[in-house]
Amino acid sequence: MSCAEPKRCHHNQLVNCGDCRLGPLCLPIALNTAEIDQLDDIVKRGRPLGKGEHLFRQAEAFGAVYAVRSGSFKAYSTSDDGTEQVTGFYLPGEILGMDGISSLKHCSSAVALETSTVCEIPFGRLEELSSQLPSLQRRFFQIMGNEITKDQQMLTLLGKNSAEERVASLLLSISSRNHHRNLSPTRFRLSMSRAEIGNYMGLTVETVSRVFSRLQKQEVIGVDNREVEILDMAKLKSVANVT
Amino acid sequence: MSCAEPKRCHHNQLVNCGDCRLGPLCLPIALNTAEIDQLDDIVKRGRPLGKGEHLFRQAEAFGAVYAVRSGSFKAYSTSDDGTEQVTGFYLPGEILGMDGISSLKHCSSAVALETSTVCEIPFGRLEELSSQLPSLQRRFFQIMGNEITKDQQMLTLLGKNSAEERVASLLLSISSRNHHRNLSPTRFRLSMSRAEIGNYMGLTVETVSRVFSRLQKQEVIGVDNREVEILDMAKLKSVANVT
DNA sequence: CGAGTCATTGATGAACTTCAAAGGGAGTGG
DNA sequence: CCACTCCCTTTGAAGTTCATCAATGACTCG
Repeated sequence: MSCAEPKRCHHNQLVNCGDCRLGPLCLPIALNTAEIDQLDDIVKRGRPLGKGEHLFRQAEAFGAVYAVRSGSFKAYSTSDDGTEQVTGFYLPGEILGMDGISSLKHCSSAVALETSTVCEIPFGRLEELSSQLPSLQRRFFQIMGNEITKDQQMLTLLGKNSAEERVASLLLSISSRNHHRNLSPTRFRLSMSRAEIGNYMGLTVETVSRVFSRLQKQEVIGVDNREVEILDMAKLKSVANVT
Repeated sequence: MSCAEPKRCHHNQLVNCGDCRLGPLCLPIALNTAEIDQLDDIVKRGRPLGKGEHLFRQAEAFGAVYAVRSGSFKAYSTSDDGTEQVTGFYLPGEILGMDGISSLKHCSSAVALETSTVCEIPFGRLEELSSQLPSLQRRFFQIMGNEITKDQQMLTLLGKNSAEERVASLLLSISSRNHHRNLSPTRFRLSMSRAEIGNYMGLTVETVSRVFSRLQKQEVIGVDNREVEILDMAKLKSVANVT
């Protein structure tokens, strides 16, 4: 993708928080113009990361949280025995890196699943600014609360639900997050592999693949490699066990 | 338990944050004496809750977080179809109720597993005070970060680990939390039922019971109903797959 | 003391994993 | 630009673990 039209390019480093089309999804919600400018001052916009590049690694010192501007990331933690557990996928407008807040060390790693850009928000300065701007403090509490709620929903999913329910839930989650970003909720490209989906959902690659095949045979979804189309949203929701 | 000795009774409502023996585990960490007094002013100490009484219920308006002072709580969420998922157990010194911060509605319920007391911390006033006391703001960010980290470790456990690993991990978690509170890390009474453990760990009652029996037969633990003794800590850790 | 909940144990079966093999796609280097 | 390679994906067959069903025993609390 070329960046001939800076204003519209997703990887453009120059757009500030006030102009960012992700603003309504990201940290600035509920801030007024002056407050957004203050937030903007502490945000660092980095160069794009290529697929496979790390944003941070487990055990590194924690210094900042990151807002995804374009692309997508996978967060995962590595156990002593070397096995990995995917703890989340992050799409544009979402905040990652909060795992390091408690111990000041990251307890997970984050890697780009495709060419991606982020806004880096140094945590120390975010804390300072939060003290001065109650709406920013509230917003950040809210974002952390969201992460907690999301993780607890994942616990329910992993504890109780079948393979089909898990995979269907993931597709619905991505669909809904795309919808919020004004992208198609029914057609999208998965930036993660079957193995990564399986790891995240507590399943093997083979099981994920089989679920995809079954859902396709039932004409609930259409799948072509990583391209997914949701053909029957109602049925997909019933498979996922949500209303 | 009678409260003839108010200073030492766990259910005593009069002890303030500065004198509370749980202080070093709870919110006040990292606050100085004057700051603790300010925190103390917003904390409400309630009457004891009996076993089975709810602290808050799913879908209720969120107004406060709670620090456990004595006893223990179970947090759980209920799906549309009526099934419940336990999302956590909370012991003295731990904070619960943060699930409501993002949407201002509780998305889980909390029930006392035995006679228990809590300190209620109205969230609005906590936010205000956090703006004024950077160390309190930092501490609360840290507590929320802890909750995130804990939930993500649970995700790994549910996604990858066998029944034995899950149950062993829970026992080790309780052991270590008891240890921090200067209680025996090797002998304790479980305040939750096998069904609640199973629900939390994504297992059935029967499986939990069988794991307990197997661990007892291998002389890793001793179990008499809800009384547990860890006989071989090293072996329990190896069963749980931790170092 | 009795009723009901909670815990244990056994037998059976289903869901998912593991092992195995072969068929695409994307990217690279000749 | 094509061919090669590697990784990702799909599909099949066999094996495990845990859930389900069922029955009995133990504890707790009115």
